[in-house]
Order: sequence, then C-alpha cells, then structure tokens
Amino acid sequence: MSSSAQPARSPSPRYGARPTMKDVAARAGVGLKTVSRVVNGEPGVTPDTERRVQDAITALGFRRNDSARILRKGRTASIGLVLEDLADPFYAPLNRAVEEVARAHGALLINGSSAEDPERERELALAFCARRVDGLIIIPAGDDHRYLEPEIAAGIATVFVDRPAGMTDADVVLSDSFGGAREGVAHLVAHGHRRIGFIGDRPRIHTATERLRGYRAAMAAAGLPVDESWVSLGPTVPERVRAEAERMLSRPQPVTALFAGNNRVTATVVRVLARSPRPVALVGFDDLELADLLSPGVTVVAQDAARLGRTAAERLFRRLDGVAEPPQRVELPTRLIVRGSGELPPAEG
Amino acid sequence: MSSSAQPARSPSPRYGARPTMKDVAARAGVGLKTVSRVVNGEPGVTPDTERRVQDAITALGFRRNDSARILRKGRTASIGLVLEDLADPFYAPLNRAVEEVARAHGALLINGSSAEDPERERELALAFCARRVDGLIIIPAGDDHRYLEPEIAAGIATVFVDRPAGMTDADVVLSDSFGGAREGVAHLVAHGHRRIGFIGDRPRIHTATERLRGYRAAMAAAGLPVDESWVSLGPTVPERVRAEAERMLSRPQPVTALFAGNNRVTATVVRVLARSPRPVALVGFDDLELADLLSPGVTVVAQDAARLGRTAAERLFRRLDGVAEPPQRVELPTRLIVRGSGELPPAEG
DNA sequence: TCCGGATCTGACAACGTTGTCTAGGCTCTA
DNA sequence: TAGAGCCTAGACAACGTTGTCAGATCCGGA
Repeated sequence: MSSSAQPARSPSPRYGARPTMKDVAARAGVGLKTVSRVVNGEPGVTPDTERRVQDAITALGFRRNDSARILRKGRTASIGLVLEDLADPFYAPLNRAVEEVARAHGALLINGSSAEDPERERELALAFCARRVDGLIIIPAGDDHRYLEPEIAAGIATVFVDRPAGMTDADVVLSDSFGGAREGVAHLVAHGHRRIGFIGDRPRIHTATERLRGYRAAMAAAGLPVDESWVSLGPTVPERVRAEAERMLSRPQPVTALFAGNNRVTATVVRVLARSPRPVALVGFDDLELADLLSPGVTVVAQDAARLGRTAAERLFRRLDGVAEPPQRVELPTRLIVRGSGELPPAEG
Repeated sequence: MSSSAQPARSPSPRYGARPTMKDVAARAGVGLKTVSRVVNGEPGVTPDTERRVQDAITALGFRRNDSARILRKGRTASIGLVLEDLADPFYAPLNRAVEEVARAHGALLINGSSAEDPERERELALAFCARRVDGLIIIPAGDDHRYLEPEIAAGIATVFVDRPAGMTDADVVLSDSFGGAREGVAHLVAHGHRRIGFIGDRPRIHTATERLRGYRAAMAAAGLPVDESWVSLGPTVPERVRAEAERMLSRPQPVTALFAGNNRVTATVVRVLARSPRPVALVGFDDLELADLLSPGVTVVAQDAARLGRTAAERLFRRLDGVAEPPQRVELPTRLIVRGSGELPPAEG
C-alpha cells in the first residue's frame, strides 16, 4: 500500500530533479571533469568527445548549477543595488544604467527598495551580502552604515549613490544638490523675486538639507532675508506639500515664487499653482517627463540620474578589478533647464 | 626575493577570506552543527551554548554563505524578473509590485532588461535559471519561448506578463489591450470624430497588434471606414512617431483625432499637437505623469501596472506553493480616464 | 624498439552549508 | 539504583561544481 501511494507524492516524475554533470558524464560515457571542460569551453577536449558531451547535454536538458559554481569559485558575478523605491521614475534610469554596466562586466543585478526605511535597507544589503554579491551600490536610507564594515572588510566593494553614507568611509557619487539649488533659486532672484518659498523632503535626508542650504546661500548672496515660514521640510506626500504651498501663498505677504525640493514635490506644487488666482513662479529640483509641455513650462534643476548610476557602477567595478585607492567622493554637476523663461511670472512686490 | 614580494600579493591580510561556520565553531569550542543550529534559530541549544556561539559570530563578523545553503537546500528563495527596460516608467510600478510580493514570501528579486531583444531576453532568463531562481516572471520580447521548456519541466515556475508567451503553455497576465483600445477609440467616435489615426508600436509586439485590433473594432462598430494611411505601426522612437503624426495631419483630408498606442507614443504626439494650428483630439494608451495638467488634458486608457505585477507574482508563488492547475490566462481590465473631456476638440468634418 | 614530450582524460578533494544519525548526559519513575 | 526517555551536541555525508594532479595515449625521432 505504501508503494501504491508513492506515485502521488511527486506531481510529475523526477519533477525538480535536474540532471547534473554526473548524469551527463554517465550518459556520454566520459568523466565528470570532461563535462565541466566542455560546459566551460576549456581547451583539451577532442572534437569527437565534445560532440558526445554536447549531445548528452541537449538530451538531458542539462544546465549548469551556478550555485555550486559560485560556492566553488568564490565569486558570484552579481552585484546588489539597494534603492529607495523601484517604482520611483527618478531612480529608474539609474537602475538601468547600473544594469548596463553590470552587464558589460558579465554580472547580474539583484535589487530591492528600502522604502526609505533604514532597517529595511540594512536587511536588504545584508541579504545581498549573504548571497555574496561581489559588490553593493546603495542609496542610503539610514545614516549609520557601520553594519557594513565587516562586509566591506571581507571584500564586498561598496559604493553609495545620491546621498553620502553615514559613519563609514566609502566611495560616494552625488549630484551637486547644494550648487543646483543655489543656481535654481538664483534664477528666481534674477527675475526679481524676493519672497521665495522652499518645500523639501524630510530633514534627515541629506539631499533635502543640502538643497535647503543652497536656497539659503542664494538668498544670502542676494542680500535677501528668509522668513522661516517660507521654509518647510517634511514628508513629500501630496497632502502635506499641498497644505504647505497653500499656506505660503495665502499669507498677508505671500511668496511670489516657490522652489520645490524634488520631483514629487514639484508635481504637487504644479497642481496647486494651476489653481492659483495669480501667477506664481516655480523652479523644481529634478526634471519631469512632459515638464516642457506645461504652460507655463516648469524650469528645473536637472540631475543626470543615468550618469549617477553609471558613474557609481563603474567605480564599483574598478574596485572589483583591484584598484586600491582611498574612498572618493564624486559630485556630478546639475543642469538648470529654463523653460517658459520669458513668461516666468515677475515678482510684484 | 620571492618571499619579500609575497606581502604585496594580498592588499590586506586575509582580505576576502571570510570566516565560516567551522571557524565560529572552533572559536566557540562547539561543533559545526551547533553553529548551524544557532544561525538558523533551530531548537535544541542551551542558552549558554547559544551565547558562546553568538559571541564568536560577532567577534569574527561571520555571515552565513547563502550559496552553500542554496546548494544544499535546493531552493534559492529568489525569483527572476525579465522586463523590457528597467528605465521605462511604465514598468517601474510593476517592478516594485513584484518586489513587494517577493518580499512577503521571503524571496529576493533578480532582474534585468531585455531591451526588446529576444536573444537578450533568452540570455537573461537562462542566466536566472542557472542561478536556480525558484521562479521567473517575464515580459516577453521574443515570440518563441520553447527554450524555457526544459527549465519549466525542471520545476522553475514561470509567469508571463503584459504579453503572451510564444509557442509554450504557461500562465499569462495581461491587460485588456483590445478592449481598452476599442473603448478609447469609441470615446473619440462618440465625440463625432470620423477620421481617426492610430500610431502604435512594432507589429511583432503583441500589445501593439491587439490595440490596433481594438481600434479597428471600434471603427467597424461605428460603421466608419479606415483609410490605411491613418494606421502606422513601428518603432516608438520620437522621430518616427513625429513624422507619422505630421503626415497624418497634413494630408488633404487630415485626421481629426489620434489614438496613441502607448506612453512613449503619447508623449511624442502631445508635443506634435502642441504646435498644431488647429485642435486635434488625442487619446493615449497608458497614463502619464502630469497628464492631467496639460491643456487640454489628455484622455488615456490606463493600465494598472502595479496590479499587473502583483497578480503575476502572486500567481507565481501559488505555483511555488505547489498549486497544480492548468496554465491560466488572466486579463485585467483597463480604465478610461477622461480628461478635459468637455474641451475635447470636436470633429470638423 | 624505445623514449621524451605533448595531448587528452578522469579520480579526487574541496568549497560551506544542512539533514541524518548516534552518543552521551540528564531527569524521572518504579 | 536501574532503566526508560528526553534533551543537547557533534560526526559525517551530501549538495554540484571546479582545481589539482596523475594516468593513459599517441606522436615523432633516435
């Protein structure tokens, strides 16, 4: 009776039992190592033997088990990418750029979203390390990366992108948030604005504070005072951004222009301004798809996300190729894209 | 002299040589298996022993090597996702949705872009299989997926998304391209348009032909003839789309409305229409960020990309949990989002 | 005929982990 | 106090591959 029950256990015969090199070797009537040689295109196999092995491989549907290979060789030919949100259009080109570089180096890409949660960032990065990725590219969510030190010491190359790492020394590739914001605000100042609002991301996010610093620098350079009610840092959910924008616009002395700290803020502010009775100027950090088609066009401080990713990945692979130099901080320039500039609403007072 | 040269070989002492369970066991003065038990939280270890092991783990900076674990256990707790382009904003939410489901099941996500190249899709998928992912989610670039049959037979669950697989029987999750396009075109017809253009992706892409079929169905249902010069399938690069749109608009009897086959086409057409002397109606497949802010607003047939990804991933994990049922084809509804509807330019003749 | 050398091939150990199985120590009961 | 039974702990093999090494075969030349 137990024998009659057995067939039911496995839904299909030998389901999940893949052939191994041993099976191929047996079928081809050769040794294990010869199969290995054929599979890896190593020299020293007669054409005839090779053909027999190839036939056996095809017949059995053999595919090398890379887990075993990795275990043996110690290198995984894969890198891990921890970003904030796979769904964020800003990071998509970065993701792709990293993939392209990885591909050029024959490596696969494992990735995940930290969702701006330091604990989740940590879990992901360490899970990647357990898989023994050769290298890590991280968009930091947290500000303490000491947890990575054993991994880095053990040889996992690590590059941080978009924001600097906390409490640890490693390569970083950034956009010039400070300079970009300063330039964007200066553009508003040049058009006569004196009361300029700033709405940005939460203060624990490095880029947010850097951009605010740029805002203050531009204001200071122009000799303009900053009323603290014009400045707002916090979550970039539409509700908050909308409320803050409306607050700044409805005071007795309303701001005449706004600087939006990132793409999500800009998108919400654009919607608020579309309903504003009087024209309000806007400059946003990060470019937006279709931004050129809005009227008035939205002037932006654009980052080159793809270049950010490419630079970080190239740096990583240089490390993997054994280049040993002290950790470096690369800051990529931003680009002010002036749109509908002629129509930028002038300041009134 | 050779001995004096040796130190230079390894940049830092024991660099890359990670501690193993054996090292931990030696340091803690316990057996190998006891370390394994502690690392995996298995029962049967006294608190005192456990503490000794934990201390050794911390002191050595041990981290379990998942490659070895995978080799031993046969399951990788990871799934592979082959999409068309990691940088395409349409696929970003799908990507994220798949990640979330994977995460909920304790699996990691490996992904890559096929760049719409069947050969590259194949390479990626097979590379994932060599890594022994538990399952695959594929947005097909090619139309022959027989290469996956040995893998599927060997137990790698596979789900296709966004487009059906070619030549093989597997689960598929799609949007209702046909129905969506028909509804979108019917919307234009309802506003009095009789000469409606269709610009879509290359004919070998399933969604492109399905949407075209929907267009033809809507025209036929309204008793409207279709002049073949109104229909254009091909690469969605801006140059071609722009040229085709301009061609359709500059004929003696120009089209009075356009249906755009996907987000990239819509973006380009919007730009062309912004310069058009007379108003031309537009409905696009896929929603666009900020589409509501354009004037006139762009009416779209929206797909729920996140739901597409979620559905596919859930299906995959059901398979992995052993649910055995014949391959299924799920078709998700689209949603017509009417924008600036009152202002939809009416047909003139 | 024999030998050196090149070429092809396979036996074997090792990579780091987990499953199985057994040994030893302890507690509890009769 | 002996024996049953439980709990903790470790020895060992196995997962599928690759690196090392040594054996077998074949060639040409002496």
